[in-house]
Amino acid sequence: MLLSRLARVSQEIAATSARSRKIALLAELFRDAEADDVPVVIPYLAGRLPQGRIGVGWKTLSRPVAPAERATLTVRAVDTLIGRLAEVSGPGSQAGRTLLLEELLGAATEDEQRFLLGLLSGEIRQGALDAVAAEGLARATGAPPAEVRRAVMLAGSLQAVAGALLADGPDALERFRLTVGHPVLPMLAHSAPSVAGAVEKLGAAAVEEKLDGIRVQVHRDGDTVRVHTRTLDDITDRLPEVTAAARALRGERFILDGEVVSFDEEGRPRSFQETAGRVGSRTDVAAAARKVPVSPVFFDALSVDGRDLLDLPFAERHAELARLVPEPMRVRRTVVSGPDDLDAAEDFLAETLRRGHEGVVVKGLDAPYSAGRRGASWLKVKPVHTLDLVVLAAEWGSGRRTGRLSNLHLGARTADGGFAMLGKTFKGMTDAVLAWQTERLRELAVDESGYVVTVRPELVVEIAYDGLQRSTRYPAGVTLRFARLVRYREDKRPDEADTVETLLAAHPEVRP
DNA sequence: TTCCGACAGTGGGGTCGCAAT
DNA sequence: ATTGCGACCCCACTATCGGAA
Repeated sequence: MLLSRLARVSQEIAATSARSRKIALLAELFRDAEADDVPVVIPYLAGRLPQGRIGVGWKTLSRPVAPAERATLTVRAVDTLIGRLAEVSGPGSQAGRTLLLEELLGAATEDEQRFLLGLLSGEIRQGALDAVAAEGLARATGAPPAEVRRAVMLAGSLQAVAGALLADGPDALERFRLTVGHPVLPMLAHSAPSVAGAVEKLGAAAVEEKLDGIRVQVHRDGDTVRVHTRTLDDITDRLPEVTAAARALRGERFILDGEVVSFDEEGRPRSFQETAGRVGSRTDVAAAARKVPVSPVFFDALSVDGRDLLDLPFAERHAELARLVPEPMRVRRTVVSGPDDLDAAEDFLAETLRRGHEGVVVKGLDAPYSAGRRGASWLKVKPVHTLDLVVLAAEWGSGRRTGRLSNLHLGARTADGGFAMLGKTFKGMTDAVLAWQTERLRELAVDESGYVVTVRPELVVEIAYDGLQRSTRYPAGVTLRFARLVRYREDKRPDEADTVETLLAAHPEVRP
C-alpha cells in the first residue's frame, strides 16, 4: 500500500468531526490493506510507530526537507527506513538520524511529509487514535467492537489484536486472555470534588489511601517476576525491592496492581519527585536504591493461581488480595456502607492527609476491573488549593487554539514589589474565556513580537493547584503542581494578589 | 429529548540518560 | 563539565459525538 493513501485518509479523518465517519474511513482502509501491510498500517493510523518512540522529537524534525514531486513511497518502505532510524545509537547518532530522516522526508510528497511529521512527533491530530482505530478494525473484520476492545486491553496493544484478527478472523479474539507475564492496561480513576460526592455516587465503597508514586503491575510466575508501569513499560530491572517482595509472598502465580513509593526513616512518604527520580534511575540501580529505597503497596489482584479475577466484584478481588498480601504491603483502607456512613470516610481522608499522602480513591465494591478504562467506579479525591496570581505573559496556542492566547505565565508578588513567576497553565479555559483573554491580554501587551506575549502585570487570576514542588527553573525555587485556571478576578488589583511568602508558609513541607 | 460516558486534544513540571558542545 | 533533547513519570480540564436513559 502506498503511503499517500494513508496520508489522504488521515486528512479526511481530520476533516470530519463525526466519529462514525472516522470509523468508516478507517475500516475501509484496513480492509484494503494486504496482510504484510497490516502490522504497519494499523499502528500508523492509530498515530503511533510499531517501534514505539525512536528518539526523534520536535527539534530533530524542525529542519525542512524539500518534498518529492510524486508519491512513490510504500508503507513497507517507510517502515524499513524508520526501523533503521530506530537502530541508530552511539556517538554520531544525531548526524546519522538526520541523514536517514532527510532520505525519508525527501522521498515524500508534501502531504506525505505532513503525515510523517505528525507520526514521528507523536502528534497526528486527526481526532482518532487507539479507540477509534479499534472500532475501525472491528468494522473491517466483522468482529464485535466490545470484544475487540477487550482483546486490546488484554494484549496491551492494538497491533497484536489487529494481526490476529486479520489473519484468522473474529475467532482469533479468543486467544487473548489474561495471562501471567503479559501486562494488561491498568484501570484508571476519575476525579471527584469531595468524598461526600464520591460516596453519594457509589454507595457502599472502599475508601483507600492514594499514594503519590509510580503505578506498577507486578506479575509473578514461580521465580520469574516482571514489573510494568502504567504504559506497560518493563521496569523490573530498576526495582529489585519489588521483585524481592513479590517472591516473598505466599502465592506462586499472580498479577497484582499497586503503587511504588518511597518512605523516609520516619515512615512518611518522600516527595513524588524523589520517588520518580529513583524509579527513573537505570545506570546504577544499587546506589539509587540505597539512597531512595522503594516499597510496593498493592490495592488489587487481577489474577491468582491461574484464575482470572477481572470480572469479579472489587470486594471479592480484594479478599483474594488480602489472602495473598500481608497488611503493610497493602494500601490502607476503610469500608463505608454508603452516604449514611460519611463521617468514617471523611475521617479516613483526614487521617490519610495527616500521614502525608495525596488523598483517597473511593471504589465501588461491586465493580469489575475495567482494564484500560477510566472506570466510573474509581473516584479520586484530593484537596485543592487556590491562589490569586497575576498574569505576566501568555503564549500563542496551537491546534484548535491557534490564534488564541492560551498558556498563561503566572506570578506571585515578591517582597520588593515585583512578581516571581511560579509556572504556567493552559487548563480550565473554555472557548469563551480563551477568546476573552486573547483580546484583553493584547490590550495589555508590551511585547507581541514572539510566541510569548509579555503583558503589563494587571490581570488577577484565581488558580487551583494540587501542591507545591521544588523547582530549579523558577526564581522562587518552587512551582505549582497541576496549576489550572478557576476564573479571572477582575474585582482584584494585582497588589492584592498572593505573595511568595504566604505560598511558602502554606506548604511548610516544601523548602526551596 | 436530554443526559452522560468515552475520547481526543492541549499542553504543564520534573528527572534521567545520552549525545553534542 | 555543561547543555539540550527526548522519553516517560505524574497529570487537569474542555469540547464533542453518539448511545443510554
